[in-house]
Amino acid sequence: MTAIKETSVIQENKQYALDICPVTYVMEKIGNYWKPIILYHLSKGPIRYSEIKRAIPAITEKVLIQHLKQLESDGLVIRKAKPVVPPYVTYKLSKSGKGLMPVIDAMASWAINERAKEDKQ
Amino acid sequence: MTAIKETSVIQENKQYALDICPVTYVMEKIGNYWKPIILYHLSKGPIRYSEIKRAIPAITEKVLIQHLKQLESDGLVIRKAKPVVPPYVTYKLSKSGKGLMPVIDAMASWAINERAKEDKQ
DNA sequence: ACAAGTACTTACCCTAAAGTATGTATCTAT
DNA sequence: ATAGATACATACTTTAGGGTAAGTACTTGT
Repeated sequence: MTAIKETSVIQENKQYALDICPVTYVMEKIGNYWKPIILYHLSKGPIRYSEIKRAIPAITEKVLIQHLKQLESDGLVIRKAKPVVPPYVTYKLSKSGKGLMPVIDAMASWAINERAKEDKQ
Repeated sequence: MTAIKETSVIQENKQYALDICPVTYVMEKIGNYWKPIILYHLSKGPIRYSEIKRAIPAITEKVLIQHLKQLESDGLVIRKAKPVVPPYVTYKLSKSGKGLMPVIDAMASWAINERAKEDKQ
C-alpha cells in the first residue's frame, strides 16, 4: 500500500511480465506467505474471524486483518458482518476465490507427498 | 539464511503450523514472489541461466541466482554446468520440482480465466 | 467490579528480502 | 582494442512486510 516509483525500470518490466506471464498475475494477488494459508482455511466454508485466528496461531492479528482486507478488495473473499454485539463476522471465498481451490489443493497434496517421502528416510 | 530467535512464541507456533498445515509446508519452500514464477519458466524443460533471465526481465540477477541456489538446495531444481567457456549452465526441475507442476498449472489456468473475465468488463 | 470475548485499529520498530551497482574470468566478434 | 556474452559474486542501501504492544466499544459471565 505504498506509492510506486513510476520511473523504475523494474516496475515497467513488472507491468510487462504481468501482461504475458500468468503466474506473475497470480503472484500479484496471492504471492505472499500468508495469503494461501488463509485461503486454505477458508476453503472449508464460511468461517468467523476468531476461528481463523485460532486456526493460524502463528499469524498476528494485524497481519491477519490486513490480508483479509486485501483479499476482500481483490475480490477473492467476501466479508459478512452481522450487526450484533459482540460482533459476528464471517469470511468466505468469492467465486474467484473458489477458483483458486485447485491451486490450494495441489499445494496440499504436494506437501502431503513430500512429507511422506521425508518420513521414509 | 539468518539465525532464528528460538525464544520467540511465533516461531514455536510456526513449527506447530508446519506440522499440521500442509499449505504452510509449501509456503516455507516456495512461498515467495519469485519462486513460482521461476518454476513456471522451468516447467518447459531444461533452460539456460541467461534464458531465464531474459524470460523474467523484472527480476534482478542477484535475486535470480539467489533463488535458484535455494531451489537447488531444497532439492526442487537441478543445476548442470558444462565445463566450457563461455559457461553453459542449465537448470531443470527435479522429481520433487516436477511434483509442483499441478500447482503451477492450476495457477496459470486461474490467471487465464481471471484475465478473460477482466476483459469482458 | 473485573475479566474475557468479539473484531478490529493504530503507532512504533525491526528485519528479511529486494534493489543498485560494480566486479570477475574467459572467449568471440567487430 | 573494445564491446558483448557467459554465469555468477559481493558490498551497500532501501523498502515492504511483519512483529510488538496497546487501545476501543460493547456485552456476558462470575
